[in-house]
Amino acid sequence: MTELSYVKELVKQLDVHLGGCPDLCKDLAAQISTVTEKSIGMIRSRHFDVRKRSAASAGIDSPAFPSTPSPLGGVSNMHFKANKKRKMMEKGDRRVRVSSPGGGGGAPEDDGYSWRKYGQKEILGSQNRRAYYRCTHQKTQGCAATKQVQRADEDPTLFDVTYHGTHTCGQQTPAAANVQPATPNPDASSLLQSLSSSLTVDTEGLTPGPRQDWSRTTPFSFSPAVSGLLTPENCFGQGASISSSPLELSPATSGSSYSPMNRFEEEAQSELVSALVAAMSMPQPAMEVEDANFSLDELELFDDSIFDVSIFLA
DNA sequence: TAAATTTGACCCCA
DNA sequence: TGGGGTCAAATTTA
Repeated sequence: MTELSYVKELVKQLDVHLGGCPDLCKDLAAQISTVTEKSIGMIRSRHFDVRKRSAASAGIDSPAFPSTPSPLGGVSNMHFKANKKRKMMEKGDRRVRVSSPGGGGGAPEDDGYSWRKYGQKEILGSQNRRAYYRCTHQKTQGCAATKQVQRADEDPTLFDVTYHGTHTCGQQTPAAANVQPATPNPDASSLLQSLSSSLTVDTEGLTPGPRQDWSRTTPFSFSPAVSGLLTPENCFGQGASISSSPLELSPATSGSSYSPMNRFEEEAQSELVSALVAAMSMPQPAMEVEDANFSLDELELFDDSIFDVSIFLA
Protein backbone atom coordinates (compact mmCIF):
# COMPACT_ATOMS: atom_id res chain seq x y z
CA MET A 1 0.00 0.00 0.00
CA THR A 2 2.83 2.35 0.87
CA GLU A 3 4.59 1.70 -2.41
CA LEU A 4 1.39 2.18 -4.39
CA SER A 5 0.57 5.39 -2.51
CA TYR A 6 4.01 6.63 -3.45
CA VAL A 7 3.33 5.75 -7.09
CA LYS A 8 0.11 7.77 -6.90
CA GLU A 9 2.01 10.75 -5.49
CA LEU A 10 4.65 10.48 -8.23
CA VAL A 11 1.97 10.35 -10.92
CA LYS A 12 0.43 13.53 -9.44
CA GLN A 13 3.79 15.28 -9.67
CA LEU A 14 4.32 14.00 -13.18
CA ASP A 15 0.95 15.41 -14.17
CA VAL A 16 1.92 18.81 -12.76
CA HIS A 17 5.23 18.88 -14.62
CA LEU A 18 3.97 17.53 -17.95
CA GLY A 19 4.86 19.99 -20.66
CA GLY A 20 7.40 21.56 -18.33
CA CYS A 21 10.86 20.19 -17.64
CA PRO A 22 11.38 17.04 -19.74
CA ASP A 23 14.28 15.85 -17.57
CA LEU A 24 12.16 16.03 -14.44
CA CYS A 25 9.33 14.15 -16.16
CA LYS A 26 11.77 11.51 -17.33
CA ASP A 27 13.08 11.09 -13.81
CA LEU A 28 9.59 10.83 -12.37
CA ALA A 29 8.63 8.24 -14.96
CA ALA A 30 11.71 6.20 -14.10
CA GLN A 31 10.85 6.33 -10.40
CA ILE A 32 7.26 5.29 -11.07
CA SER A 33 8.50 2.36 -13.10
CA THR A 34 10.93 1.30 -10.37
CA VAL A 35 8.41 1.54 -7.53
CA THR A 36 5.75 -0.26 -9.57
CA GLU A 37 8.13 -3.11 -10.34
CA LYS A 38 9.08 -3.28 -6.70
CA SER A 39 5.43 -3.46 -5.69
CA ILE A 40 4.82 -6.29 -8.12
CA GLY A 41 7.83 -8.08 -6.76
CA MET A 42 6.66 -7.64 -3.18
CA ILE A 43 3.20 -8.93 -3.97
CA ARG A 44 4.54 -11.89 -5.91
CA SER A 45 6.94 -12.87 -3.17
CA ARG A 46 4.34 -12.25 -0.47
CA HIS A 47 6.63 -9.76 1.21
CA PHE A 48 3.48 -7.78 1.86
CA ASP A 49 2.67 -10.43 4.41
CA VAL A 50 5.20 -9.13 6.90
CA ARG A 51 3.52 -9.37 10.24
CA LYS A 52 2.75 -6.28 12.18
CA ARG A 53 5.17 -7.15 14.97
CA SER A 54 7.98 -7.52 12.44
CA ALA A 55 7.16 -4.12 11.06
CA ALA A 56 6.95 -2.65 14.53
CA SER A 57 10.27 -4.12 15.59
CA ALA A 58 11.84 -2.67 12.48
CA GLY A 59 10.34 0.72 13.22
CA ILE A 60 8.31 0.81 10.05
CA ASP A 61 4.78 0.86 11.34
CA SER A 62 4.36 4.45 10.31
CA PRO A 63 4.13 5.57 6.69
CA ALA A 64 7.56 5.05 5.23
CA PHE A 65 7.49 7.32 2.25
CA PRO A 66 8.24 10.96 2.92
CA SER A 67 5.23 13.13 3.65
CA THR A 68 6.41 15.49 0.97
CA PRO A 69 8.18 13.18 -1.43
CA SER A 70 10.86 14.77 -3.51
CA PRO A 71 10.77 13.80 -7.15
CA LEU A 72 14.54 13.52 -7.11
CA GLY A 73 14.76 12.02 -3.69
CA GLY A 74 15.09 8.43 -4.86
CA VAL A 75 13.12 5.42 -3.79
CA SER A 76 13.12 4.44 -0.18
CA ASN A 77 14.07 0.86 0.62
CA MET A 78 13.56 1.11 4.35
CA HIS A 79 10.09 -0.37 4.26
CA PHE A 80 11.07 -3.23 1.97
CA LYS A 81 12.07 -5.41 4.88
CA ALA A 82 12.73 -9.08 4.20
CA ASN A 83 10.22 -11.63 5.34
CA LYS A 84 11.87 -14.25 7.47
CA LYS A 85 8.81 -16.45 7.45
CA ARG A 86 9.75 -20.00 6.73
CA LYS A 87 9.22 -20.68 3.08
CA MET A 88 7.03 -23.59 2.21
CA MET A 89 6.65 -24.97 -1.28
CA GLU A 90 4.03 -22.78 -2.87
CA LYS A 91 2.09 -22.86 -6.08
CA GLY A 92 4.32 -21.33 -8.71
CA ASP A 93 7.50 -22.43 -7.01
CA ARG A 94 9.50 -24.76 -9.14
CA ARG A 95 11.73 -27.56 -7.98
CA VAL A 96 14.10 -29.16 -10.45
CA ARG A 97 16.99 -31.55 -10.28
CA VAL A 98 19.95 -30.56 -12.39
CA SER A 99 23.37 -32.01 -13.02
CA SER A 100 26.68 -30.22 -12.93
CA PRO A 101 28.29 -29.43 -16.30
CA GLY A 102 30.38 -32.37 -17.40
CA GLY A 103 29.11 -34.38 -14.48
CA GLY A 104 32.00 -33.27 -12.32
CA GLY A 105 29.76 -32.23 -9.49
CA GLY A 106 31.36 -28.84 -9.02
CA ALA A 107 28.36 -26.61 -9.41
CA PRO A 108 24.92 -26.98 -10.93
CA GLU A 109 24.23 -26.10 -14.53
CA ASP A 110 23.92 -22.34 -15.09
CA ASP A 111 20.24 -21.49 -15.46
CA GLY A 112 20.92 -18.27 -17.34
CA TYR A 113 20.02 -15.83 -14.59
CA SER A 114 22.54 -13.98 -12.49
CA TRP A 115 22.26 -14.83 -8.81
CA ARG A 116 23.92 -13.56 -5.70
CA LYS A 117 24.57 -15.95 -2.87
CA TYR A 118 23.41 -14.63 0.48
CA GLY A 119 23.73 -17.59 2.76
CA GLN A 120 24.15 -21.28 3.27
CA LYS A 121 23.03 -23.65 5.98
CA GLU A 122 23.55 -27.14 7.24
CA ILE A 123 20.21 -28.89 6.84
CA LEU A 124 19.15 -31.47 9.34
CA GLY A 125 19.10 -34.93 7.79
CA SER A 126 21.06 -33.87 4.73
CA GLN A 127 24.72 -34.51 4.14
CA ASN A 128 25.12 -31.36 2.08
CA ARG A 129 24.61 -27.72 2.88
CA ARG A 130 21.85 -25.72 1.24
CA ALA A 131 22.87 -22.51 -0.50
CA TYR A 132 20.59 -19.50 -0.77
CA TYR A 133 20.64 -17.19 -3.76
CA ARG A 134 18.70 -14.08 -4.69
CA CYS A 135 18.50 -12.26 -7.99
CA THR A 136 21.44 -9.91 -8.53
CA HIS A 137 18.94 -7.19 -9.42
CA GLN A 138 16.96 -7.40 -6.17
CA LYS A 139 18.30 -4.12 -4.89
CA THR A 140 18.33 -2.18 -8.14
CA GLN A 141 15.05 -3.42 -9.61
CA GLY A 142 13.27 -5.02 -6.69
CA CYS A 143 13.34 -8.43 -8.34
CA ALA A 144 12.13 -10.91 -5.74
CA ALA A 145 13.26 -14.17 -7.36
CA THR A 146 15.28 -16.46 -5.12
CA LYS A 147 16.54 -19.98 -5.38
CA GLN A 148 17.91 -22.66 -3.10
CA VAL A 149 20.52 -25.11 -4.25
CA GLN A 150 21.37 -28.33 -2.49
CA ARG A 151 23.51 -31.21 -3.64
CA ALA A 152 21.60 -34.48 -3.71
CA ASP A 153 22.67 -36.87 -0.99
CA GLU A 154 22.32 -39.92 -3.16
CA ASP A 155 24.21 -38.55 -6.16
CA PRO A 156 26.82 -35.79 -5.69
CA THR A 157 26.68 -34.88 -9.38
CA LEU A 158 23.04 -33.82 -9.03
CA PHE A 159 21.60 -30.71 -7.42
CA ASP A 160 18.10 -29.97 -6.22
CA VAL A 161 17.22 -26.41 -7.15
CA THR A 162 14.10 -24.75 -5.80
CA TYR A 163 13.00 -21.48 -7.36
CA HIS A 164 10.79 -19.07 -5.42
CA GLY A 165 9.07 -16.13 -7.06
CA THR A 166 9.51 -14.92 -10.60
CA HIS A 167 11.95 -12.52 -12.14
CA THR A 168 10.58 -9.00 -12.51
CA CYS A 169 13.96 -7.63 -13.57
CA GLY A 170 13.53 -8.46 -17.24
CA GLN A 171 16.65 -10.59 -17.30
CA GLN A 172 16.95 -12.91 -20.24
CA THR A 173 18.78 -16.15 -20.30
CA PRO A 174 22.08 -16.02 -22.20
CA ALA A 175 20.64 -18.40 -24.76
CA ALA A 176 17.87 -15.92 -25.41
CA ALA A 177 19.98 -12.81 -25.04
CA ASN A 178 22.50 -13.87 -27.64
CA VAL A 179 20.04 -14.06 -30.46
CA GLN A 180 17.87 -11.64 -32.33
CA PRO A 181 14.38 -10.86 -31.03
CA ALA A 182 11.47 -13.04 -31.42
CA THR A 183 10.43 -14.85 -34.47
CA PRO A 184 8.71 -17.91 -33.11
CA ASN A 185 9.33 -21.09 -34.99
CA PRO A 186 5.90 -22.48 -35.87
CA ASP A 187 7.27 -25.97 -36.47
CA ALA A 188 8.82 -26.10 -33.03
CA SER A 189 5.69 -24.69 -31.45
CA SER A 190 3.50 -27.30 -33.07
CA LEU A 191 6.01 -29.97 -32.11
CA LEU A 192 5.73 -28.95 -28.49
CA GLN A 193 2.00 -28.55 -28.73
CA SER A 194 1.60 -32.04 -30.09
CA LEU A 195 3.99 -33.29 -27.46
CA SER A 196 1.97 -31.77 -24.64
CA SER A 197 -1.37 -32.83 -26.07
CA SER A 198 -0.21 -36.38 -26.60
CA LEU A 199 1.02 -36.68 -23.04
CA THR A 200 -1.10 -39.13 -21.15
CA VAL A 201 -1.09 -39.74 -17.46
CA ASP A 202 -2.34 -42.92 -15.96
CA THR A 203 -2.62 -42.60 -12.21
CA GLU A 204 -4.76 -45.60 -11.56
CA GLY A 205 -4.20 -46.94 -8.08
CA LEU A 206 -2.16 -43.94 -6.99
CA THR A 207 -2.75 -42.74 -3.47
CA PRO A 208 -1.16 -40.00 -1.41
CA GLY A 209 1.61 -41.33 0.75
CA PRO A 210 5.36 -41.86 0.91
CA ARG A 211 7.67 -41.89 -2.10
CA GLN A 212 6.69 -44.49 -4.60
CA ASP A 213 8.79 -46.02 -7.30
CA TRP A 214 6.92 -45.82 -10.56
CA SER A 215 9.78 -46.77 -12.85
CA ARG A 216 8.35 -50.20 -13.42
CA THR A 217 4.81 -49.16 -14.06
CA THR A 218 5.69 -46.12 -16.21
CA PRO A 219 2.45 -44.20 -15.64
CA PHE A 220 3.51 -41.45 -18.06
CA SER A 221 3.72 -42.08 -21.73
CA PHE A 222 3.89 -40.15 -24.94
CA SER A 223 2.05 -41.37 -27.92
CA PRO A 224 3.06 -41.23 -30.67
CA ALA A 225 6.80 -40.92 -30.16
CA VAL A 226 8.26 -37.56 -31.14
CA SER A 227 11.27 -36.96 -33.33
CA GLY A 228 13.13 -33.79 -33.96
CA LEU A 229 15.93 -31.54 -32.88
CA LEU A 230 14.94 -29.49 -29.85
CA THR A 231 16.94 -26.43 -28.91
CA PRO A 232 16.01 -23.37 -26.86
CA GLU A 233 15.75 -21.36 -30.08
CA ASN A 234 13.56 -23.63 -32.12
CA CYS A 235 11.35 -24.44 -29.18
CA PHE A 236 10.47 -20.96 -28.11
CA GLY A 237 11.52 -18.75 -30.94
CA GLN A 238 14.53 -16.51 -30.92
CA GLY A 239 14.59 -14.17 -27.97
CA ALA A 240 11.86 -15.98 -26.14
CA SER A 241 12.25 -17.26 -22.63
CA ILE A 242 10.78 -20.00 -20.51
CA SER A 243 8.02 -17.75 -19.27
CA SER A 244 6.79 -17.20 -22.80
CA SER A 245 6.62 -20.87 -23.55
CA PRO A 246 3.92 -21.61 -26.09
CA LEU A 247 2.74 -24.59 -24.09
CA GLU A 248 -0.78 -24.31 -22.79
CA LEU A 249 -2.19 -27.39 -21.19
CA SER A 250 -5.86 -28.04 -21.19
CA PRO A 251 -7.35 -29.19 -17.93
CA ALA A 252 -7.75 -32.95 -17.78
CA THR A 253 -11.32 -32.44 -16.80
CA SER A 254 -13.87 -29.77 -17.45
CA GLY A 255 -15.59 -27.70 -14.81
CA SER A 256 -14.19 -26.00 -11.77
CA SER A 257 -14.58 -28.82 -9.32
CA TYR A 258 -12.91 -32.08 -9.90
CA SER A 259 -11.79 -35.02 -7.90
CA PRO A 260 -8.37 -35.09 -6.21
CA MET A 261 -7.15 -37.76 -8.59
CA ASN A 262 -8.08 -35.73 -11.65
CA ARG A 263 -6.49 -32.71 -10.11
CA PHE A 264 -3.44 -34.81 -9.49
CA GLU A 265 -3.36 -35.89 -13.10
CA GLU A 266 -3.63 -32.33 -14.26
CA GLU A 267 -0.89 -31.06 -12.00
CA ALA A 268 1.40 -33.99 -12.65
CA GLN A 269 0.99 -33.45 -16.37
CA SER A 270 1.75 -29.76 -15.97
CA GLU A 271 4.79 -30.50 -13.81
CA LEU A 272 6.19 -32.97 -16.28
CA VAL A 273 5.85 -30.64 -19.24
CA SER A 274 7.33 -27.75 -17.21
CA ALA A 275 10.33 -29.88 -16.36
CA LEU A 276 10.73 -30.81 -20.00
CA VAL A 277 10.45 -27.19 -21.08
CA ALA A 278 13.04 -26.17 -18.49
CA ALA A 279 15.38 -28.93 -19.60
CA MET A 280 15.14 -27.83 -23.21
CA SER A 281 15.70 -24.19 -22.26
CA MET A 282 19.01 -24.78 -20.61
CA PRO A 283 21.94 -22.99 -22.23
CA GLN A 284 23.57 -26.18 -23.31
CA PRO A 285 24.18 -27.93 -26.59
CA ALA A 286 21.10 -28.85 -28.58
CA MET A 287 19.39 -31.95 -27.37
CA GLU A 288 18.51 -34.38 -30.08
CA VAL A 289 15.32 -36.25 -29.53
CA GLU A 290 14.79 -39.35 -31.55
CA ASP A 291 12.08 -41.73 -30.65
CA ALA A 292 11.49 -39.76 -27.53
CA ASN A 293 11.46 -41.97 -24.54
CA PHE A 294 10.30 -40.23 -21.41
CA SER A 295 10.05 -42.32 -18.35
CA LEU A 296 9.02 -41.36 -14.91
CA ASP A 297 11.56 -42.44 -12.35
CA GLU A 298 10.02 -41.49 -9.08
CA LEU A 299 7.01 -39.59 -8.04
CA GLU A 300 6.54 -38.13 -4.63
CA LEU A 301 3.21 -36.91 -3.41
CA PHE A 302 3.64 -34.79 -0.31
CA ASP A 303 -0.01 -33.96 0.10
CA ASP A 304 -2.85 -33.46 -2.34
CA SER A 305 -1.23 -30.49 -4.07
CA ILE A 306 2.57 -30.77 -4.09
CA PHE A 307 4.34 -33.16 -6.39
CA ASP A 308 7.98 -33.97 -6.85
CA VAL A 309 8.44 -35.38 -10.30
CA SER A 310 11.79 -36.59 -11.58
CA ILE A 311 12.05 -37.38 -15.27
CA PHE A 312 14.91 -38.68 -17.32
CA LEU A 313 15.25 -38.08 -21.02
CA ALA A 314 16.66 -41.10 -22.75
C1' DT B 1 37.95 -0.71 -5.17
C1' DA B 2 33.60 -2.59 -6.12
C1' DA B 3 31.29 -6.77 -6.24
C1' DA B 4 30.69 -11.33 -4.61
C1' DT B 5 31.09 -14.80 -1.07
C1' DT B 6 31.48 -16.51 3.61
C1' DT B 7 29.80 -17.13 8.03
C1' DG B 8 28.09 -16.31 12.71
C1' DA B 9 24.12 -14.29 14.60
C1' DC B 10 19.46 -13.31 14.56
C1' DC B 11 14.42 -13.84 13.54
C1' DC B 12 10.38 -16.34 13.70
C1' DC B 13 7.39 -20.24 12.33
C1' DA B 14 6.14 -25.11 13.06
C1' DT C 1 12.35 -24.44 21.24
C1' DG C 2 14.72 -26.25 17.14
C1' DG C 3 15.73 -25.34 12.69
C1' DG C 4 15.08 -22.96 8.16
C1' DG C 5 15.69 -18.52 6.13
C1' DT C 6 17.87 -14.04 6.19
C1' DC C 7 20.98 -10.33 7.63
C1' DA C 8 25.17 -8.00 7.61
C1' DA C 9 30.05 -7.57 8.83
C1' DA C 10 34.24 -9.63 7.46
C1' DT C 11 36.74 -11.59 3.93
C1' DT C 12 37.88 -12.82 -0.73
C1' DT C 13 38.00 -12.11 -5.62
C1' DA C 14 38.28 -9.83 -10.00
